Amino acid sequence: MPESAARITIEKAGSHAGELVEIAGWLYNLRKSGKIAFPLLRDGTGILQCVAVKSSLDEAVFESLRNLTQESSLIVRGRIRAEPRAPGGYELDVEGAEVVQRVPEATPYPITPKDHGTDFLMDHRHLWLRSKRQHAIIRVRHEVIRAIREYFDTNGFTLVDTPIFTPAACEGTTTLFEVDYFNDEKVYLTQSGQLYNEANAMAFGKVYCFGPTFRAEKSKTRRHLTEFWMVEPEMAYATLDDVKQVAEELIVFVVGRVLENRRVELEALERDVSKLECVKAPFPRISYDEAVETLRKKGSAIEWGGDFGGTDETLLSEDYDRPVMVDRYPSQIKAFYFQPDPVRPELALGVDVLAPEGYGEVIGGGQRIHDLELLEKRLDEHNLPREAFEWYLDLRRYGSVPHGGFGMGVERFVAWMCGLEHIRETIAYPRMLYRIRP
RNA sequence: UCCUCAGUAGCUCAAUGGUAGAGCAUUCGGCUGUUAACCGAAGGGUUGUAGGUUCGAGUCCUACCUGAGGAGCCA
Repeated sequence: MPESAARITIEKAGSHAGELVEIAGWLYNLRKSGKIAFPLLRDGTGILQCVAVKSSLDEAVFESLRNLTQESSLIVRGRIRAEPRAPGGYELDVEGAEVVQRVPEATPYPITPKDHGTDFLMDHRHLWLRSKRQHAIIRVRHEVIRAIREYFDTNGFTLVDTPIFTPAACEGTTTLFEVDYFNDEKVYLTQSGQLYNEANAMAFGKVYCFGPTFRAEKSKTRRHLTEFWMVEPEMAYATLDDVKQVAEELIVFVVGRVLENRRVELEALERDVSKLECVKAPFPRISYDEAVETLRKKGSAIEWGGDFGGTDETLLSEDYDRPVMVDRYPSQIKAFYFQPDPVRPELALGVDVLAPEGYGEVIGGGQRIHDLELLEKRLDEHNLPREAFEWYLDLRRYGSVPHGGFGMGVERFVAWMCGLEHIRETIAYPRMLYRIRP
């Protein structure tokens, strides 16, 4: 190219109106007439309509653009101009173009602008990510993760990541992925960083871990992945009420950030943002007892002592315009480490936060047992091997204090933000019961 | 693991038990303002696999494979 032009991104095109610029990207789509062509250029930050006019372009350049194939990579040089007829309000008058790689006609880009089925799209997930909708979802995910980190980083939490290979289970062993370690030893992919988090909280006060977790559940629903990302805060000297407070603040903060910074993406997803604008403190707080009563009035078959099904969660949350917090579940349906309620010891000081619009449980947590004898008793009741938990019991021997925390599933949160039907679109390469490729 | 539904061209879908078709994509031709552009033409098929019923099966029956939706379990 003879004259140098500043390389810009499409996201910033509006602020370069009238300037000669260069954009490097891929051909999203092409509309053409005989002597004028409209290549839609995609660069990862947005999509820009370019205008190539035969009479004002080098013949070879015009022909190369006019016959370009979908998703070919190219660098375009030209002038940005405000144009009401163009999608996005701006377009680029092409003065020069260099095709970096031309997609051959014999092997055209498989994802056309028309409809495709789920199976086909999932098989082409590596290419599907280039589509507008998937692009918007992943950018919302990034915003959610960034906001989560910022919330904890600015509120006195220290990031202490927990191991992914673990020797024992937090909960049952049926939902663990087993891995061959050295010397014929079996280890498991983590289900939760919680036990380690508790140790870290005794060292740092307030901590969080953030990483992938794995569940070998044979769940085949729109809310499940076998590999998903979870953020887990844990706080020393904290009670159930403190846990609820942090959960509420976190959700309000993250939703606020998404609304503030990802309007364009939410619009592309046709998300009803008024639903998200309702998410303000305080969240309604109800007890498990009240929840069961409400559900039975609504016709659910749930009995006291049972856990909620997916439809129960939807029934519970439909009365509220913001997340609802349900606490004090029967201990029998909760993990061994939950602190019992001092007034009614058959209840666990645990809380679940149910997102509105049927998005279900996005947070689960509570206060942990800090008494050594009680914890030992619970390990026995759950038939868990004492020796594997010796280090965990140490936390109750050396300066034990009331403490608690929770886990928040990133993908369910993103699905809620984006208003998605299925969780599989919230992560670049979803891992599900029957799908581990690409 | 269980229940329900679906598998036909590269993709999305049609086709009373009786000659397998359309749109998109691809190729060729046309068009100077297109908005998933449009108009004309061409190529493209072992109807998921294996059996069975029938004069005749994409269509009916059985088994299996693959996928989707739901249940249980969970974030």
